[in-house]
Amino acid sequence: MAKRVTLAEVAALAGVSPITVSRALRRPDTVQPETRARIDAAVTDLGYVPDPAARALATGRSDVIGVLIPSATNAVFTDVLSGIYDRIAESRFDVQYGITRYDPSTEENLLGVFLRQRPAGLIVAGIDQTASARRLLERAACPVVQIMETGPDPVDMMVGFSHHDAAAAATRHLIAQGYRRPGFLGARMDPRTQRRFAGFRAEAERAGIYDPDRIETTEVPSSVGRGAELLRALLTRRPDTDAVFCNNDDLAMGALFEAMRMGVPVPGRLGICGFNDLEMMRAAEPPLTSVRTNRFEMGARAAEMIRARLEARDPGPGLVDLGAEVQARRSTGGPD
Amino acid sequence: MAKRVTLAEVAALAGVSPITVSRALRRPDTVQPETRARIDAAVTDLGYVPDPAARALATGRSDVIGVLIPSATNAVFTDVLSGIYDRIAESRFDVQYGITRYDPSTEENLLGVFLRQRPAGLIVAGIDQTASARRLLERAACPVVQIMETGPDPVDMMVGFSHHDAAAAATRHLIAQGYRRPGFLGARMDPRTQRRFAGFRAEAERAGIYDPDRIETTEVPSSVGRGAELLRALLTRRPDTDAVFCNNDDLAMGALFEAMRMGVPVPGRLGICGFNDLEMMRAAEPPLTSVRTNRFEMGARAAEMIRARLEARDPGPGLVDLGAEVQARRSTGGPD
DNA sequence: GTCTACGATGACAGCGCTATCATTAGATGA
DNA sequence: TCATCTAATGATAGCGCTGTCATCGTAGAC
Repeated sequence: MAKRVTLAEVAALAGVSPITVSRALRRPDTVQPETRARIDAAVTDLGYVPDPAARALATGRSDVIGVLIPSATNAVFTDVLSGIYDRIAESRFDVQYGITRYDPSTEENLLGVFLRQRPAGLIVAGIDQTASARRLLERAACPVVQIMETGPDPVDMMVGFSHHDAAAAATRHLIAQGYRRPGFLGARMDPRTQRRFAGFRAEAERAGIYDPDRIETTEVPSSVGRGAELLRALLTRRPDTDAVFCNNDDLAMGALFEAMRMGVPVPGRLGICGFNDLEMMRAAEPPLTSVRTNRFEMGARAAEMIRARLEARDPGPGLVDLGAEVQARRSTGGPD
Repeated sequence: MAKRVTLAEVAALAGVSPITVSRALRRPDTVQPETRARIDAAVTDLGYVPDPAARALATGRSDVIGVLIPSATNAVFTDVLSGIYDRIAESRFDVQYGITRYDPSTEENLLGVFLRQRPAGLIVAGIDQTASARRLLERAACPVVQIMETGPDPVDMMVGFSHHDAAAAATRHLIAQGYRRPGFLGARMDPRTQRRFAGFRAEAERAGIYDPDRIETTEVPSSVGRGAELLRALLTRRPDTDAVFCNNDDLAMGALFEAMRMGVPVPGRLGICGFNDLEMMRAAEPPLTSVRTNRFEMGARAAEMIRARLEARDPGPGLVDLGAEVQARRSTGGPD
């Protein structure tokens, strides 16, 4: 292991005191240009890199930005992570993440783990924290961004969209396309899923076509295979169902394959609409209608809001609604 | 922000010296049971949690396990991450990850970032580090595991499989199923992809049916849409191609959809084989043949090897080949 | 009963950095 | 010319923990 170069060694080489080196590194404008030049030379010479632990101990603050998400495999969250990472990568900050497995108490524990590191910032998915987790967040001495949703009372900052409204828009689309007996396919009914269902239901009721017997859900995590099973179950029970709003794209893809297996023409006898608009939806045959959510952007904005605060720049509005748009494709009789 | 509780306060409450508290926490067997009981009570009472930065500074070692992967969105790597996370989550360690974007020099930089934190362990994807990155890894004062591949000279430990052999097995499967004019679809020809291609080529040549004109590749990242484009290009140029080995499952899925669009029966006129065996492959219609790689297990094993070393347990063999199996399905004339 | 060995506990110093206050030198104005 | 102010730099004292050695008391050997 290459031995560690300390501030003191750099200082000795540059002929100044350690504290001046420290200043030259953190607030270059506070040291004379010539001094700074000598210090910079010494730093490069020795290959000095500051020790984050020592800095954290001395300042009582780390450069870690903690991210709490429910799942590391769900494409939805990985896109968000990419967005966060994209804006953090070339900064002095590091990302550390925790997976809550959709479990509020796990989330609370992980929050404790992060907090004890005195993070520079915190990004948490959703608005469904436990009461005590919420209290921890409110007391946290760092910027906090809730992502994935919008809601009335952010802990601090928030960037997301309304799952209810997005699902309602998708349902309106189905109705506009002439479908009158739409069903709902859902897996792992977490709070976000519930809100999407509520949006579907509200819109269907408004049109007077809501039928609770066309709701097919399961507690297990969603997957393409699950989508196939759910559609088969629904069509077996209610063969006249003419469209399905799937809670996410995996389910929609599975529904499409199952429709093929069952010989049910899409969109002719069955319309299919997904949620999230993953890349594969456009490439499917027929191309699948979905609701585009701006996941990368969501992560990127969250990271930027935190950086803005930490770097004392204007963070802009504390509550950003990124919206979501229905991408109508052939699976619901839309254009290609 | 809740004020921090220090070791000293716990010690005062328990009526012992700080160092004894420290010991009670780290090596409980070295303090008298009654003392330990008093200390434990004080810890719970005050809600004490150790400061990782102070510990890192004092010991010259952090509890961070650094993970370097090329992409955070590719399902392959997220599965590996899940495996790692699964085995690290309830330990005292934390995971921090860096995304190399398939770029060796980015990897080298990130390695520097990790190293300066004196990580407890390092997990890096692949064996294609730059020379100086490799040197850094060799000098690292912590366990290092290379994952995703096997190779002759591990930096330290290694767990993966042979991409060459896995692709060769898939190719043998195609040949065994009677396909005689197989093509290759590949995107982002990174080193792992190259090795898979080499495996395909070697096996095709052995059978005397290798045709360089049936190789369709692109530099851009892979996606379902790209798979569709690649298949269309290949079939346009060489319509008699009777099978495609796709470098990953996204491409295979895109190929399937494109075959549908073009009215090419699968597996009748075209066999399709993917790589990785993501969940959706089994659920497709027809179900798609793929090569199962043990990604979760790979991450889990890597994490375990590191923990074993750090906890002074037997880490087992330093080089683990997890293999890869062809999952024959209907898309290549296999069983369902 | 004395000596040794060992287990349990403690004192001290220091990890590498930065917050805070002090010091110095030069600039400014009366 | 001298007091006053400001910019640049430095000295000091920790941040909260652990490594290292010292100390104490007691069990066991003789």
